[in-house]
Amino acid sequence: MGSSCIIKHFEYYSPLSDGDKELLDSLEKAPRAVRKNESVWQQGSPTEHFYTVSKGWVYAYRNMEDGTRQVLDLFVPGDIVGLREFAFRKRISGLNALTDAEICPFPKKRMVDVFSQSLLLSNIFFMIASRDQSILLERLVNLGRRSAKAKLAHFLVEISQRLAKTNVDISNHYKIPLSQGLLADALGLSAVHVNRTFHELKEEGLINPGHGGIELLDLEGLKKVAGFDPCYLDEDIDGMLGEVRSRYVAS
Amino acid sequence: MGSSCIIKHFEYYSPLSDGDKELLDSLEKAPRAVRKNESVWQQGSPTEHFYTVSKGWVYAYRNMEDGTRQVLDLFVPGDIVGLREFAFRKRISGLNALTDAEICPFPKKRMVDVFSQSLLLSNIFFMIASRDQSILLERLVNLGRRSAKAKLAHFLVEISQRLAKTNVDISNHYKIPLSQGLLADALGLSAVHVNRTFHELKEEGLINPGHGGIELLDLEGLKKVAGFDPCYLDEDIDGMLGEVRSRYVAS
DNA sequence: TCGACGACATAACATAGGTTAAACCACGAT
DNA sequence: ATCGTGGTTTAACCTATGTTATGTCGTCGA
Repeated sequence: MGSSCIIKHFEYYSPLSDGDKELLDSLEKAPRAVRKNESVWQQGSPTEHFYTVSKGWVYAYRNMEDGTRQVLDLFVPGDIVGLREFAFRKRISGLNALTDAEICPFPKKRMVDVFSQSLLLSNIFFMIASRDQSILLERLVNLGRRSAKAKLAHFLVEISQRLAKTNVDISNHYKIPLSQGLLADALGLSAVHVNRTFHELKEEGLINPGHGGIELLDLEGLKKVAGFDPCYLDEDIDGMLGEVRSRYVAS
Repeated sequence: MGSSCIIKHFEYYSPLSDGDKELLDSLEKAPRAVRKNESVWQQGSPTEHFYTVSKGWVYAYRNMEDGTRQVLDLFVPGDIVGLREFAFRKRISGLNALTDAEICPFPKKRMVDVFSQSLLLSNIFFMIASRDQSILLERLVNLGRRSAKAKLAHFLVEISQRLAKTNVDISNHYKIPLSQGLLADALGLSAVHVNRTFHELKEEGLINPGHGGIELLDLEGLKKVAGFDPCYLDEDIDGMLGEVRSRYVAS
C-alpha cells in the first residue's frame, strides 16, 4: 500500500479507516506519466477511467467547429479529473497535459464498490463533485459578467487559492505555468487582448508575466480588481462528514 | 405513499424497488408552492434542503456588486435543484421562481441515509450530479466562444431538449416563459442586444418571440445556427446502472 | 377606468475587445 | 551554432455588442 495518490487527497477531507484505504488502494492502477502537451483523452473517446493528478497540471478543453476552442477547466496536483463524465459513455471534452504530469487511473466501473462498501468515501466523492460544480458556477459568472481585467485577475486568484490548499508555496516567485493563449481560451478572450490586459496588471504591480509562467506579486490587489469572494471554495467539510463519522462509531 | 415528486423523476433512470421508494418517500417533505418572482432562497442563506421541481420553472442567479447579475441555471419540472450546494454551508447562488411553481424539499442531512441504504439511489444521485456538470460545461462553451445569435439559439434548443425529456409537448405553440431580460442575464448579453438578435431569428422564421413567451418554430434551423451537438445531454443510463442492478439480483 | 409597472421595441452613439499582421524572443532539436 | 517553433509584444484598424434614451404595448391592481 502506501503511496496512493488518492488516499492523500481524501485524507484532506477526513481521516480514513484502514478498510477505506485498502479499498482506494485496490482501485488505483499504475500511475501514468504524460508529457507536456500530450493528450490524455479526446472528445468522444470512451470513459473508462477517471484520474487523480499527482504531479503537474492538466486542462480540459473543447474544440469548436470554427477552429476556436474553449478551455473548460484546469487541474492541479491533488485534483480529480473525469468524475464529470461518470454518467456518460463518451468524453464530452478533451484533456491535455499543460506540463509534464503524472496521473493515476481508476476504473470508473469500480465506483460501485466504493458506494457499496464505504459510506464515508461515498460522501467524500459527492463533496468533490459538489465542489467541482461550484467552481464551474463561478467560472460562469466570470465569463458572463466580468471585464477582461477582472476575468484574468479572478482566474489567477482562484488558481492561487486552489494551489494553496495543496500546500504549494505561491509567494516565493512561484510561476504559474499558463500561456497567454491558454488563458485567452479559458476566459473567452483573444490572446492579443490578454496580452494588453497583462500589460495593465503589470503596470499596477499586480503580476509579473513572462516566458514560461506568471508570477503573482500582489494577491490582495488582484482580489480587489477581481471582486473575489472565496466562499465558493470553502466547503463545509466537518458539517457534512461529522454525521457520517459518528455513524462509524455507532456501528 | 404514491405521489412523490422525486420517485417519478428517479424512475426515469431505473425501476425502483419498494424499499427504494419507501426511502425516497420518507425523505420528502410537504410540497411548497412559490409565486412567480418569489425568492426560494438567497445567496448566503443556510443550505438545509434540496428540492425537486414538480411544477413551474425556477432559476438560479448571482447578483454582482455592480448591480448586474448572472443567471446560472434554469430548472424545469422534474429537475433537482440545490444538490450543488451539498458540500457547502451557505448557498452560493440565489434561487427564484420564474413562474408560479411547486417544489418538494428534502433535508440535505438525510442524504447519508440514501448513501447507506441504497446503492441504486446513490448511483442515480451521482448520475444526476454528473449530468448537471455536463450542462454547466456546455453553458461555459456557450458563454465563452459563441456569438450572441448562436448563444441564444443554443440555449433555446437546450431547453427544448430538456423539456422533451419530461414529456412536455414543445411543438404545439408551446411558449417558453423566458423574458428577454432574463435571457440576457443568462447569456452575458444586454437586454437590448437580445432584442436585436431575436429580431433576426424571427426574420429567419426560427422563433416567434412575444409577450409572455418564446415559441420555437424551427428546431432544426435553430440547431444549425447553434452548432448544437446533443451528446452532452445523453447519459449512458443502462451502462451505468446495469451493473448496479445485477448486484441487486445477486445479493 | 385609470394609473403604474414591466416587458418589448428601436434608434443613436460609444467602446471593449476582436482581427490581422509583423517583429521579436527563448529554447529545444538537429 | 543554427534553425524552427511556440510564446510574447505592439500597432492599426474593425465590429459585435453595450449604453442611454425614449416610446409603445399589455396587464394587473385599485
